[in-house]
Amino acid sequence: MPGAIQSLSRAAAILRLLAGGERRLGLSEVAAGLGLAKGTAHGILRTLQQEGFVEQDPESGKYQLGAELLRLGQSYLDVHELRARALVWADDLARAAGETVYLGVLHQRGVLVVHHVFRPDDSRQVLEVGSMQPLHATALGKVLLAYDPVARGELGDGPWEAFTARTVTEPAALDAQCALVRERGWADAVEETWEGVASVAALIRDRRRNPVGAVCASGAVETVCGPDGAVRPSLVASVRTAARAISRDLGAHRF
Amino acid sequence: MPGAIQSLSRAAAILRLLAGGERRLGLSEVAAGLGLAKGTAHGILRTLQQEGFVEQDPESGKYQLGAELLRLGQSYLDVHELRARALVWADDLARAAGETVYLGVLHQRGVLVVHHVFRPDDSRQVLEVGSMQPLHATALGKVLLAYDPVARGELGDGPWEAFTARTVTEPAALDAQCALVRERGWADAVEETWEGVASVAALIRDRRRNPVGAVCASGAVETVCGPDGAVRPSLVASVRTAARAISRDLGAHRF
DNA sequence: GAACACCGGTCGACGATGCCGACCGCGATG
DNA sequence: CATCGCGGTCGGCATCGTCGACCGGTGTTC
Repeated sequence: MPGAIQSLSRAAAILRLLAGGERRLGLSEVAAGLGLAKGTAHGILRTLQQEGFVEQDPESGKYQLGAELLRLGQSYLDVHELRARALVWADDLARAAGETVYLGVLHQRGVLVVHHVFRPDDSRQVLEVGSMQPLHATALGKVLLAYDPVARGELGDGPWEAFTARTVTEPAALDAQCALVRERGWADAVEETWEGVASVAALIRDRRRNPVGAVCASGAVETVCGPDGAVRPSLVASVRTAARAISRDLGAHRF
Repeated sequence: MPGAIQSLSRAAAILRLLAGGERRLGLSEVAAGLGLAKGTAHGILRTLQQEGFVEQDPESGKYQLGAELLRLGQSYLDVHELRARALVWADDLARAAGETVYLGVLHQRGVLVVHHVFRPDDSRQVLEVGSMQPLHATALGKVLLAYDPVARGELGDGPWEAFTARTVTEPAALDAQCALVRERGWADAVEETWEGVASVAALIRDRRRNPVGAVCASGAVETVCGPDGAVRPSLVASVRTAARAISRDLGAHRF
């Protein structure tokens, strides 16, 4: 594979830099952050600004991400076949399970949430479409890891960040869990990401039976798990059924 | 202003092209669509793919937008100051008015929705954050046009697309409406975009009193308008109060 | 208040770099 | 089985992006 276009890679790095830092960044900060000459960084920023990918605060002269990215991100969702097919099934699952439903795909070293159905009660909830979740500490992530050796390889050997006392941080434990996931056909994560929150996830395959994403039902431990502390079998069944339905919708007819 | 970086502008054009066409596009289609040599288009696409801005269907070899755009779009929302300040006010407005609330900013030749609060009932609704609305046929758009001569200039002389029988399509009529908006301090759009839907919008200013966006309450004609066919004054008051509150939050202290 | 440091932005020369069009292998198609 | 069109590659040429010095304004410090 021949090399990449230098200016484009640099522009992408600038966008990621702006996305990472919480606040706006000045020209010099951007240039220093990527080891570029100021003139070079300025040329790229100027072009990104013209295209709407970056905006400049006229007062301070600092840069931040631009609106065009939001528009293109929405277009990404519009074209996304998995998401389109899964919309109705995710809705059904949320209603049947009475829990929040996420649809996630592998992206870089995490899970990107491409769809989110609120738990069907009136509690205040924020939409998490477009946000990333860790691979090692969520049900979505463990499902995707279990069926994607490449992603597992890229994740390295840890130890990974512990979000709660129950987060899996060691490679041996994670690989054991992944083996279990493959054996059972579903993954759970009980208080591994947030205290009090438990999730169940199952894999979605496309027409060539390749893994393309995962569905997940998530909610309070008290409702997701039974009195024995294990995930309620009926919830597992609902999630697996939804995953199968979406896979079939994508063309994976044979099981 | 010196010229833009060629490869970057071309990459942006490719992304817009992919966002516009509903389906995936092949390399040759992309090259032809922008008048580029195939090799050139391929180099840009390859780089965009490495950076995650574009994905390639391994089966057909066709290209579509990539997941990184969704992630960056979300980051745009995270940093967006107007949106952050407006979140709580928009929520209050939706509850008080009992209608859907939109928050929009000017982008290119339309209104980009940066926040959306569902009407507080249990009806099925789809999130429209990231979508675009026409300037000439929505309350949000007319508010932004009324206070931004540049945007009005860029819109040209019409006639614009008619979405319903009541859509304003002629420049004279639109300019008259804009004058009215400036005089009253708010805009309405009754069945100008969709049959049966009416909206009220008011302007949001930043600390230098420059227009930066608009809030809008939108719902069925029967609930938004009174028996005389005009928008209910109490709803207008709620929207204007919300707009003032957000503006004040942004630092526009003096009125 | 003057010297200073630092900012965003510009400029022009140099040469690395991205552009182009011919070419390749493959799969679909008749 | 020949043909067409596809995505992808390659190498030479000159264009285009890069770099570091430089400018004017602003806020800071002593």
